[in-house]
Amino acid sequence: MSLPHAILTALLEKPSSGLELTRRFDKSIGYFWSATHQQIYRELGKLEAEGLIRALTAEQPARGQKKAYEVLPAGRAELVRWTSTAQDPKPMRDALLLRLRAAAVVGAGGLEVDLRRHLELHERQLAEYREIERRDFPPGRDAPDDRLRHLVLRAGIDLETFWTGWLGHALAEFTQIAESAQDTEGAQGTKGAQGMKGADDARIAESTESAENAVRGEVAGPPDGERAGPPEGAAPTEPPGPGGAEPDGPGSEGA
Amino acid sequence: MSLPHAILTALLEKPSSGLELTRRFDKSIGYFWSATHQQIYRELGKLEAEGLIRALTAEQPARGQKKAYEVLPAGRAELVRWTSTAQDPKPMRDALLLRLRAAAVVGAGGLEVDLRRHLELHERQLAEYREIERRDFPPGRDAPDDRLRHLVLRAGIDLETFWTGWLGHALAEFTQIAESAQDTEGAQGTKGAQGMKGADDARIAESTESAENAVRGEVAGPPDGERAGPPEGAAPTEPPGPGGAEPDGPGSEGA
DNA sequence: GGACACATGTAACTAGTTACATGATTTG
DNA sequence: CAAATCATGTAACTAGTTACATGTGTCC
Repeated sequence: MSLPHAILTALLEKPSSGLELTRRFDKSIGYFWSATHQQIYRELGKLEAEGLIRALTAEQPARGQKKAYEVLPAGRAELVRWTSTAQDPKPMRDALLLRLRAAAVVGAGGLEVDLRRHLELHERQLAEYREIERRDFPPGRDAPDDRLRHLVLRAGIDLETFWTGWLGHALAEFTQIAESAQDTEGAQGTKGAQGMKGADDARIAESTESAENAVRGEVAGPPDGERAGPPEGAAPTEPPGPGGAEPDGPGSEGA
Repeated sequence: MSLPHAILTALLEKPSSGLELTRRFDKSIGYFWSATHQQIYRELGKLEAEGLIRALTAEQPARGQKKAYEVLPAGRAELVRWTSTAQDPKPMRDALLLRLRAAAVVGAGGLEVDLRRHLELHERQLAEYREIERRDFPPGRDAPDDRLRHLVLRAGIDLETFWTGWLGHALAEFTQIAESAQDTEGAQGTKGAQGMKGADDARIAESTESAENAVRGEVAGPPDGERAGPPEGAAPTEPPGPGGAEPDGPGSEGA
């Protein structure tokens, strides 16, 4: 339940229409709380109905007409209440890390390219943040609200710094893996988590292949469309090894 | 569309029942892709219907009966496809940063306590990750899949390091702000949201307050500029100061 | 008067959350 | 055999996404 409060904050900073808000959610506030224009219009409606904000423009509810909102005292009170209410951090969901983990199981083919792309995106974002800091927070600006806003910007900068650093490290690792795969080419399947014995050559083939850095996207079957029934005789991937001493943690599997 | 792939990955690492998966999503995979048991059961049903996984247990579809699943070749293929498909990073949503930004507008009352709580949570998580690293990734483990899993763990560690560092910094900043507020106390008794004198004055009172709390003590800074909230007598309908000199970025507002 | 940017909105969908229902197995 | 716990599931809801509809003002 944060979107309404994001909007209240934005409107307190500057009364705006839906589209103006949308634009501001593309930068600024949107850097840590994104929202589409549909979400915003819907929420503006609710907030108005609840009496937390009100439309400024007298009365011209025509469709293509601009309609600005401002925050009412009740809205401000609600924002104060929300801000000082304890909230648990939401459990994180990061698809890139998930993909990396999947890659540890099925092979890393093709992932490297996207890793590089992400690195570039984060580098660009970081540069943008730094530029904003240079421009908007010169030394000396230290009124409490400036400090708080600067703190938020610092979080953005530090986060992007983390990502660029980590992605750089990851790419270096990928290169090393590819190299060592070259060294031991054809010798082994390089699979660790559980003892895999024969049973599924496709998997070994894939793992080996990806270790060799072969990039390909069309190994896969139909992504959507109708999947005809389960391949009847198809042997499932191998059963877990009896000595399944699995590691634990975000990078591995708990026992 | 990552949940099914998270489940496929988990099942490849080890065939499991719904509840087992749920438990593993509380740690391990759940550290970067969380899911509730309801999500998991629903998704298992879909995946089975699509022929990507299948139930291991012959046939006992009774209600309280355990039911393990394994991944079929089609499921593995789909995971490979997904892993090597480019995906844009999802725009972030962090409620804590949003609250901080709101605090810059309505006052920071009560936020500090929760900041401290979050710091503790992140410290605990960081310690857990480090322990996992010590236990599961001793030097020498460098098969490709170990390296990839370690990489994911490193991301977790670095992320938590970022948070603890940033939260520490934020709390220090809060202390400073509080101190400088002490200095100027007596000049004005209003504090936080209670400063509301009436609907129309509430906003001004608060903005003014925070501007008057400007720090000028220990940190060698020039006297703060006269950037305050809306100037005298502004009604809530009035946009902020004429200069429109609002900063921009995640920590501030674009003009 | 057509193209286009501006501005607001509807509808349908997907993903995630919360609350609760129900049967099976263990254990005191 | 009652209670606790294991295990699977249903239902209703909230939040976020995607696609498209419709009107207004401007500029050429």
